[in-house]
Amino acid sequence: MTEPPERPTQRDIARRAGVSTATVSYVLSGRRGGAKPPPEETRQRVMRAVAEVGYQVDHAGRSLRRRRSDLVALMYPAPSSPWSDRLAEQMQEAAAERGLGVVALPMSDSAAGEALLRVLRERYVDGAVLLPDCPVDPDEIAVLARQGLSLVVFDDDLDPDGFDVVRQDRGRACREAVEHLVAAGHRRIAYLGHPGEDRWRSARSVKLRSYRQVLQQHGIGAAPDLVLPVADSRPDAYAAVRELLRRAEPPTAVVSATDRAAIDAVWAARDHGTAVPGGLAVTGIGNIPEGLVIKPSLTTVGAREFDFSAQVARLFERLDAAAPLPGEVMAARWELIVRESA
Amino acid sequence: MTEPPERPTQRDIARRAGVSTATVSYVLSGRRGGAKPPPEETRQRVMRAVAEVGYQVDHAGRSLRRRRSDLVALMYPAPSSPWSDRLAEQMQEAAAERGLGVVALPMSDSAAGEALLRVLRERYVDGAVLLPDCPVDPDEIAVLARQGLSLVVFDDDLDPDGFDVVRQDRGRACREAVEHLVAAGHRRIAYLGHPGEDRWRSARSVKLRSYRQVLQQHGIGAAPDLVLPVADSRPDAYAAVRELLRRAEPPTAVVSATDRAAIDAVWAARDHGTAVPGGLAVTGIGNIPEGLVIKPSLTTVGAREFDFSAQVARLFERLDAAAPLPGEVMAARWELIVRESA
DNA sequence: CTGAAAGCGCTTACAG
DNA sequence: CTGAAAGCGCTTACAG
Repeated sequence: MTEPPERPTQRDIARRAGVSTATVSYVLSGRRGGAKPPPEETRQRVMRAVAEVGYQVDHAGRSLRRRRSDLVALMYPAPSSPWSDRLAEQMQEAAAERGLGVVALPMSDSAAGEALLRVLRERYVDGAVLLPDCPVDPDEIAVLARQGLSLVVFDDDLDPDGFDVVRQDRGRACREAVEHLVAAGHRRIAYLGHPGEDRWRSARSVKLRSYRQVLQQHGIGAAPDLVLPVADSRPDAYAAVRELLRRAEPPTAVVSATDRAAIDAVWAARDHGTAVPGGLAVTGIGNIPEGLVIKPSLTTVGAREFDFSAQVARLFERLDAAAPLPGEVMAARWELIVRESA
Repeated sequence: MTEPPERPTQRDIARRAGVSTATVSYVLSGRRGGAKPPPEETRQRVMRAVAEVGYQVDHAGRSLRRRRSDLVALMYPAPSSPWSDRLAEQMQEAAAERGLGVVALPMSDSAAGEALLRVLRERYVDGAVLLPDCPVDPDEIAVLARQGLSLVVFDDDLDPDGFDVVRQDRGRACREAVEHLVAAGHRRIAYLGHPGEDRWRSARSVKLRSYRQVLQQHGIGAAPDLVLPVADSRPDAYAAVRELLRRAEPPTAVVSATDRAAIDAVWAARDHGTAVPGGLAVTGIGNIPEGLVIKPSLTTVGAREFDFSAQVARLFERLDAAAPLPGEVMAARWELIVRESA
């Protein structure tokens, strides 16, 4: 027989230590308004009881009373990337200094993604950073902020409104990349995109739109058979580029919505005997560290600094603020980073 | 002036709709014991009030009363991988069907990792899956399970004890990989490991120990300068292998603790003009999908099926169980997967 | 210095 | 069919 699981409460500790629950709470939290903390002898008795029964504070009780969860979230579009990993790490370091926890919310496009919004709506967390391309309704963001959730949102369209907005200017940077290819004389330019990208709301499909826009400006018809939804799968990207190169009229350049797929494009070209950039120019989007490793190194678009400390600091500033802070615009501009592959 | 953020409560809704908070709760939860739900007219009034003020249930209140958080966690060692992403996705799908949420807890090795344990200890979540190599004290796992947390733990050493254990038998599989290289005649075998791996508790350092053990069994002295802590960084792995190949006596084979670093070893060899596997045999550990894409395809060690549905199903079975379930052992064996690179 | 008591927002057995 | 009331575990202003 497994005995029914029992979590001891502060009442159990109080009984055991012969004190009130108030004293238990004071000892455990180390808080006591302005007053002096309980004397050492009492403290010892309480701590002994805590150790004996293995007491752990109950989050639900504490957070109901304190009106805060001491937890922050990082929401990002799945799959994870070196950038989301890096941000998670920096958030954890800053949070740990304050005794807070961090949870990651990888959003997939399915109904399951919608379920994750509950974590913000129902106040499992006190604040969150939203990386670009999370499928979240902008109106909802403002509502969440108005209800007191601390929010730092990466978005190029949204205006701050009780939450902070980090501008990356991704559209300009992506267009620069395509311009770079056109300026080099390329006319048959393929695009490796996210599956379903052309059905996404405007801000999320910025990469595909940038591609189309620049081609159109230069009077280059965007051949539909050069747009392939393979950027989220390395095997698919590799296979797609091999297929492109076997065509009668292969493209001379590729823009990929992800650096990962761009790297596979480089390998596909190499394995096909096509020189990069001579036979096929390749540009990625995202600037992941791996792009520096390959030969030729990857031309891409993204932030230069692998660092989110300003944004993380701002989140905690917002969390610490006594009164709600007005929304602020921060810059973390994407740039065209020309290396060897294009 | 930003007005102080206010979240409406069920009392506000009740007042507005002219009903009791009990009725509000019944309408919102759709529950009513065995009894009939409130009539349509009442329901409408409540729902209108909910919409008007943008009411969202408060997690702390609900979970304190219900004694459950309706949230489960996935804990895994940072950085994320295709496997952790896949598991997160499968957990989210299964959780969404039940109206539960999923949070990811990427554990880094720092103090920040320790802070994440609070999420389990203080009952932010009802259950969790722990992927291998999370730096969590085994004793603590049993304590958490005894307090009613539903736990499915990937571990080759731990015995089930109120939680389920998934056995991968990673040691055997890793030794097979090294044996495979020795059998092919290799004697100078380098190892790309995790930084700090030789200071980890036994179960976590299984890869390094497997490498050393097999070499020793065959009387091959493991040269310390062939063990490099670069497996978690693609740029570092690439640079390290280039350096290895420039040595007077370069290794003829490489075992990497991660497939990612193994793939970079392959590129480093190619870029150095060394044939793989002819000049340098390369074996990874982990079996990520990318290993199928490269040329030559990657010989590695890992689970064959990119699927966690059995483990996810077990977690939810445990969550749904009326009485605590005894611990069970599940198998998800790692295997040596011989492809082209070794 | 310590404890009794109120109350955070919710759910639910129970009385009416 | 509906509502008053208790109580989940905690914290904290307040009285003693």
